[in-house]
Amino acid sequence: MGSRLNSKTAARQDFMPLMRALVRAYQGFSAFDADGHRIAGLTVPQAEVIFTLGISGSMTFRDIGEHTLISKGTLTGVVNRLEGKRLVRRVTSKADQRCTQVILTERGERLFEQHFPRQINYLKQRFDRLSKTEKAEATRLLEKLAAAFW
Amino acid sequence: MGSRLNSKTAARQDFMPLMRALVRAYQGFSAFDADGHRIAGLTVPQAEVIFTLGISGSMTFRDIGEHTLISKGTLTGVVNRLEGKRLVRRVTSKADQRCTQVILTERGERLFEQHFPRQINYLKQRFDRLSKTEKAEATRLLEKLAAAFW
DNA sequence: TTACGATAGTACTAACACGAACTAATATAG
DNA sequence: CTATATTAGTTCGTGTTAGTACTATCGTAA
Repeated sequence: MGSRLNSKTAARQDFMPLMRALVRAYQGFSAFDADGHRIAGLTVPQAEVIFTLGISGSMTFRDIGEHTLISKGTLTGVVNRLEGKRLVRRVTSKADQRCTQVILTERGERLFEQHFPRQINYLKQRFDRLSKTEKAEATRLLEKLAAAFW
Repeated sequence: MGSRLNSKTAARQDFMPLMRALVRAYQGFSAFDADGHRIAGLTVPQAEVIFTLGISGSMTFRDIGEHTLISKGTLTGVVNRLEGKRLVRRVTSKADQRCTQVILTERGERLFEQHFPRQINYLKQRFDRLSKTEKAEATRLLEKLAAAFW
């Protein structure tokens, strides 16, 4: 069995069902998640920032980016729009003038307190269609898969 | 155990490791996949269209969209760029003048024949870090999860 | 202390992504 | 056969994404 593939044989590799299943599961989750956030008038990355700040208090752009995996260039725009909605504020750090702390406004806090638990519950209902054992096994396998793409 | 959550308890639901693992696995795969396509000068959606056409011959926008899950609005732009690179052509269907067939040019065929097997092999190396049993189990669980978000 | 390199955030570009409004062509109900 | 509804693809607006170049600030080494 050589590893040479042509366009015919390539199309029938045994990993392809897994690849398709991964993509479909993620896309399903992702669309569902976005739907939940729409009610609160947020996009997914906007909600990620609100949730991150709500849980951990204020954070710099750098820390938010590390936590959410949103690149700094993108984050500028996301924070601009959240600032436009008066959900967060920028505060330049005194100690290091390069750093900007992003802080939830009262409005942002209120949105977090209301929307975050609702969204978690909304997602939970679907994830919990897998048994506890299945969730644990799926988590293990996905972590192994994620490690393969490092 | 009521289903009432506040922002504190919501953050520690037992499905969250699975959610995180799903997102990490997909993001890892997605970035890796994009890297492979970059060598061929293609973006992921562009490669998806080339691969779809290479396997199934010509297709309408509608069919490509159904197969790749790219929405029709987005597809117009993707096909425009592929046409700009002379990899595909648009041909209006004679039977139904509303329909446009998208067809690989010779250049597109050549790219498909070269790039598709290489990309499959490139992905295979990583997916195959899971055993055959693990792949089957992961596929089953991900399909179940995908079904939950339908 | 001054030059140099690293770091934080912004500006800009190209490509997606989705939804809604729009145009043209086809199908169908009456 | 005509009015209406449906379908295919494009266009447009808003937002996300990655990457690169840029500015300002900070740390450090000569």
